[in-house]
Amino acid sequence: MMVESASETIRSAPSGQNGVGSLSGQADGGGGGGAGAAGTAGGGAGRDTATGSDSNGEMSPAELLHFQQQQALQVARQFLLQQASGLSSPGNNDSKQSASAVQVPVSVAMMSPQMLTPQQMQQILSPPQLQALLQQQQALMLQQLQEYYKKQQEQLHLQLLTQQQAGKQQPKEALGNKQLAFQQQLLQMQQLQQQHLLNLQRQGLVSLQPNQASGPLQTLPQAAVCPSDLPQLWKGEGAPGQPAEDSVKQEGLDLTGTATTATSFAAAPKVSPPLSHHTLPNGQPTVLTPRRDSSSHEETPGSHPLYGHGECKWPGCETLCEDLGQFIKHLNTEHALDDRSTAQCRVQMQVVQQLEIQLAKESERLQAMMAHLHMRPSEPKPFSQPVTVSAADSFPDGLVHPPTSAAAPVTPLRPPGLSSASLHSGGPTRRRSSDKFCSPISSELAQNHEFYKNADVRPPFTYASLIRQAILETPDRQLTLNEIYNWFTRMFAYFRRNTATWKNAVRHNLSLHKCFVRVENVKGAVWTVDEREYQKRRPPKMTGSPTLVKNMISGLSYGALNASYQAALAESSFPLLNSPGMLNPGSASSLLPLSHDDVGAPVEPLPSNGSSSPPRLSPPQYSHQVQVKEEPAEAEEDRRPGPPLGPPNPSTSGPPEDRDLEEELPPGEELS
DNA sequence: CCTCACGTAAACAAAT
DNA sequence: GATTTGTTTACGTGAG
Repeated sequence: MMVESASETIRSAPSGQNGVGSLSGQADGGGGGGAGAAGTAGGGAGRDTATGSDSNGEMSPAELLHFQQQQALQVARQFLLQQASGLSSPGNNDSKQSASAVQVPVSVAMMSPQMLTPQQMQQILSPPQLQALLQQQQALMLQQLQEYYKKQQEQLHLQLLTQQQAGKQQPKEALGNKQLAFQQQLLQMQQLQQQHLLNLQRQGLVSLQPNQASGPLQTLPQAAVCPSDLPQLWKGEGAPGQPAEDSVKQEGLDLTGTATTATSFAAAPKVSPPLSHHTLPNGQPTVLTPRRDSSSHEETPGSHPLYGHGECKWPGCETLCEDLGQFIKHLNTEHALDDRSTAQCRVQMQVVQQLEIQLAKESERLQAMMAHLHMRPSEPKPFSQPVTVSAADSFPDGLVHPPTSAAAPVTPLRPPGLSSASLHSGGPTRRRSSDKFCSPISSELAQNHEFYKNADVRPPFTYASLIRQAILETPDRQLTLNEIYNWFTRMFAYFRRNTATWKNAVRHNLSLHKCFVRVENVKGAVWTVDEREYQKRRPPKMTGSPTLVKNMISGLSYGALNASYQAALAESSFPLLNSPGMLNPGSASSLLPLSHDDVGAPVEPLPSNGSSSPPRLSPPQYSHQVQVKEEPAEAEEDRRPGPPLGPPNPSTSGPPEDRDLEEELPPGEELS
C-alpha cells in the first residue's frame, strides 16, 4: 500500500521514456562513470605538461614541417577514408542511407557466415539487435583502421627523424618545435581516429548500446570510456589556469551525468550533441553524412576532418565557421598545440585504447561463444543447434557491452525494448513469450532491475515466473501473499497501479499453478515454489522453435537480450543442469538469491526422487523439495499441513483437474 | 480449427 | 462487516 503511493512519481511516464530518463539521471548521479573517466584521464595526465607547456606561437620552421607532414597525412587520410568507405559503405551502401531495417539483411549476412540465412536472422533478431550486429562488424573494421593509423604514425615518426637529422644545425628550440609539430600531427591522427569513430557512431554503427551507455557510467568497470562520453569529455574545456588534464578530468566527471542522459537511448536526442548531430544509436536517419565531411582533408577545398556543416567539429567545440579558411584559422588559433589540446588528445587516446581493449575482449568472447556453440552438435536436438548458433552469431552484445563480467550488475537505463509496443505500459498486451524462459528472468531482472523498478513498463514475464522469482529470491524461499505483492510493487513500477487487477492475477496464478505450494506456517500461510513442477510446465525448449527465440528476443530486446539470451542459451543447453547443480537439494537450500550468476542461481535444484508430484495441495511431499522453514512435520503425507483453504484434498477427491496429470514422470528428462 | 498457456474479470468462500 | 486470502470458472487472445 504505502509502496504504491511512494512510487507514483514515476508512473506518469506513458512511453516509458520518461521513466528511463529519470532513471538515467539517478544512475549516473552516482558519478561512478565520472570517477572512472577521471582515473583514465589522470593516467595520461602526468606527462602532458612536458610537451606543450610554453609553446604558444607557431614557428615557421615548425609550420614547414607541419605542412610536409600534413601532406603525408593527407595521403594517409585519403587512404583511410577509402578504406573506411570501402569497409562500411560498400557493404551496405544502399542500406546505410535508409533505415536500419534495410541494413538488416546485409549485416546479418555479414554476421552469420554460417548456418543462417539473412531471412532467418531477421526473423530471429529484432532490428535493434541487427543494428548492434552491424555495429560490431563496424567495430572490427575500426580496429583495422586504427592499425592503419598506427602505421601511419610510425611513418611520420620516421619522417620526423629524418628531418631532424637533416636540420641538425637548427637550434634546439627549433627542434623542440618540430617535435611539437610532430606531436600535433600525432594528435591529429588521434583526432582522425576519433573522428572516424564518431562518424561511425553517429551512423549508429559503433555507437554504444543502451546498456552500455548507462552501465559503464554507473559502474565504470575498467575505467572504460564509452564513445558517447567522449564528446562530453571534450566538452569540458579546462579552466584557464588549471592543468588541462585536470580540467578535462573534472569536466568529464561533471558531464558524466549529462552524458548518460544524453546517450541513454531514448533520451532526448538534442541533449547537447557534442558534435553536430549526435544521433542516438537508434535514430539512424538524422545522421548527416559525416563521412563525407570528415573524409576530406585540409587541403581539399570543401572540407576538413574537423570541419563539417559549417562548424568546427573538434570535440567540444562547435564554433561556426563560414568556410574552410575560417575554420583553418579557427583551428590554428583555438586548437593549437597547447596543454588543453594535448590533454584532450590524451583523453582521446585513452578512449581509443579502451575501445580497442574492449573490442578485443568482446571479440574474444564472441569467438569463444561461437566455438563453444559449434560444439553443441553433440546435443540430441537437431535443430536446436542452428538456432542457438544463430543467436550466438548475432548476439549483439558482443560488441558494445563492456566486459559484462567487469561491469557487474550493469543496470541499463533502458533495457527492454521500450519502443516495442508490447511493453508499453498501457496496453494489456500479452507477451508471455519470454516467460517461457523462466531462468532468464532472474538474470534479466538482475540486470534490468533498476529499469523495471522505475520505468512503468510491464515486465516481459508471466505472473507465474514473477511469482516464482519473488519467492526464490528470498532466503527462505517462501513468501506470504502480501510479501509477494510487495515484491511486485517493489520491483516493478508497472505493478504499482491497477493493483486490483494484477493482485487478482497473482492470486489466481498461485492457485492455479501446481508449482506454487501453499504451506501453512505458524505465522500463517506462505507460498513456496515447487521447482520441479515449475520446470514441468515449461514449454519445450526454445531451441526447438526459432519463432520462440524470435519472440523472446523481440520481447526483451537490447539489454534484456543479453541476460535472456544467456539464460535461454543456458537453459536450452543444459535444461536441467543448472538446477541441480547450484543448490544443495536437501536442507535449507542455500539461497543464492539470484546472484549475479546468470541462470543457475535461482533455479531450484531438487533433483530429488522421482516421487512424482502429488496433487498440488498436499505439501507433504514437497516439503523435502522446497524447504519450508519451520515446517518439519510436513513430511507426513496425508497430514496435510493445514490447508484449510485448500480444496478438500486428497484421498479420493477426484483428480483435481489437470493438477495430477503430470504426475507421471520425473520431470528431469523430458525437459531437456 | 483445436489446443495450450496466459491474462483478466469475477463469483465465492474462508479466514482475519 | 470489511478485508484479505484462496479457489474456481469463464472468456478472450496469441501461438503452435
